[in-house]
Amino acid sequence: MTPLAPDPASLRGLRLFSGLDAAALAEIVRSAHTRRIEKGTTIFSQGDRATLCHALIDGRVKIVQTGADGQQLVVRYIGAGEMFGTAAVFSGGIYPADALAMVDCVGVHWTAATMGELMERYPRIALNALDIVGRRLQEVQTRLRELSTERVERRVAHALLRLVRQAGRRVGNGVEIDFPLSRQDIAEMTGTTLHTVSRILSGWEGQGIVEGGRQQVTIRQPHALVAIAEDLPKPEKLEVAQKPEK
Amino acid sequence: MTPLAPDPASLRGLRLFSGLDAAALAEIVRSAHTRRIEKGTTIFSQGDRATLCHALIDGRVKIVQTGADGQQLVVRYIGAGEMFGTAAVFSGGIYPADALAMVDCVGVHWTAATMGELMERYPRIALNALDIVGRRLQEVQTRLRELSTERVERRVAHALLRLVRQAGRRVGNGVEIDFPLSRQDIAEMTGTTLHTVSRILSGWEGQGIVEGGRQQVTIRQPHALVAIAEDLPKPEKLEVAQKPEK
DNA sequence: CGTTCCGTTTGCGCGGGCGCAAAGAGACGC
DNA sequence: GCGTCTCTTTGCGCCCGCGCAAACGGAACG
Repeated sequence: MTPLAPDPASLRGLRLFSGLDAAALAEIVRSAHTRRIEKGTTIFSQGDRATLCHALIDGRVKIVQTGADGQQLVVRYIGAGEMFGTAAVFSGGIYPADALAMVDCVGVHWTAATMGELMERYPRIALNALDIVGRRLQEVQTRLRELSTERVERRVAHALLRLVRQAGRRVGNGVEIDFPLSRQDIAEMTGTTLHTVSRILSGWEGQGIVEGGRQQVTIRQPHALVAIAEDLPKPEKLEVAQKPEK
Repeated sequence: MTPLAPDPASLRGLRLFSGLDAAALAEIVRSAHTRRIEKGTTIFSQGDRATLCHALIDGRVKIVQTGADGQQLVVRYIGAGEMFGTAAVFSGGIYPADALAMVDCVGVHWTAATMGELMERYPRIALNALDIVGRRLQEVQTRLRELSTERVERRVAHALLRLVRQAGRRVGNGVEIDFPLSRQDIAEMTGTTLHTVSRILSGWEGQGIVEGGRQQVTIRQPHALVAIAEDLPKPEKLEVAQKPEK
């Protein structure tokens, strides 16, 4: 295995380069820099000049925004095949958040200048980037609406479902999030405190919906979580007589 | 005046087309469709197929996202010279929100196919679009953090300051928001209720910071609002003796 | 000029979830 | 094996801000 040599196959998988011909891909591969990134590394920091476009070949990266008085927001988790820090390069030139390697990663990057040239030469890349950034915008807007209008419990359910979708791994008794995820992290994704998250997960664990661990969550009944997220009228598991609905 | 004929001058002002030569601009103008939009008109609806890229020449448009059970979020207000609905065209093809004309407007639009061709031909347009969408992404992420970590009062202050920046008009006794803006609208921008917004504004009015009216807000002391937004230790106006700081 | 309607203000009571505090429980190093 | 450190759980009390309800007031319309 040659993790430090740019691998055309893994780059071909990036949405940013979909629809390009072999010649273009070859050029892209030539101009890419690949490197291992150790767990815990800060890949870039909020406020830095955005000089590099990053993509993740393997691992998991957390994007965190910090406010003036230290409050933190988990903007998103990046998985294999996703770009990060690229939007900043082309709008403002300052990274708006920190990027942290949650596990050992393999990353690849291009300089801003190189990527700019590539986009000028292959407009398709710019269009792909627009697609990707546009989707993230929609996703963040949806989170904004959830945060505005939903209670904490529903927001946590939504957040977990989103994580399952993008980082879920089937295991014997359900689906687990495949990277270390603390209660604090979940709190920073949903705009609440780790205490409240802990209470909610404990509650769900009592109902057999999830199973918690240290920096670990396994979802045993995804459908029950969906019901909570969508605020459906509880499936009523093995309960005593129905309580009169108010 | 010829409001219904595409006006090269006003299109030249659009950030989307900055950096293009005269020939390109001419082509862009030729392919544009201009129209008047009456106050109250729904320009597009959430869920519609995104077939048009819009820009606003004059007026004010509200972008509103609606949740499953009717909860609404004001995503942003569009002013003259801004694009809207364009990100959706290139990512997913479905408008993620409604666009409403708050006042009589003059708008211009291109079909998705036309804009796609323009971007292929003039990559600069795609890069400009990436810039614009990236900045909006950053702005929305910042709002997300504010909503996660700040109290209602600070959020309302931030929202008003943002409005002043993009739609403020100097008047005798301060700066006013130059389009009809209800308490409900402010509530939907900040994730609270119109009641709470009304209470907060009443409080500020008592301190002479703002002046309210029907669908109207005037900021008399922007600096005081900044102090609230940044959570600074109150300038202490004409008060009795200092209360002991806790 | 009166009526209607819509946006706004204000009071009151409650409750979700935060703040604080302390204990429990794995993981890790020596 | 033991101590330490970090993450997690849980209890308790309080307060911000919501829900509900009612009244107010200006604008628009006939």
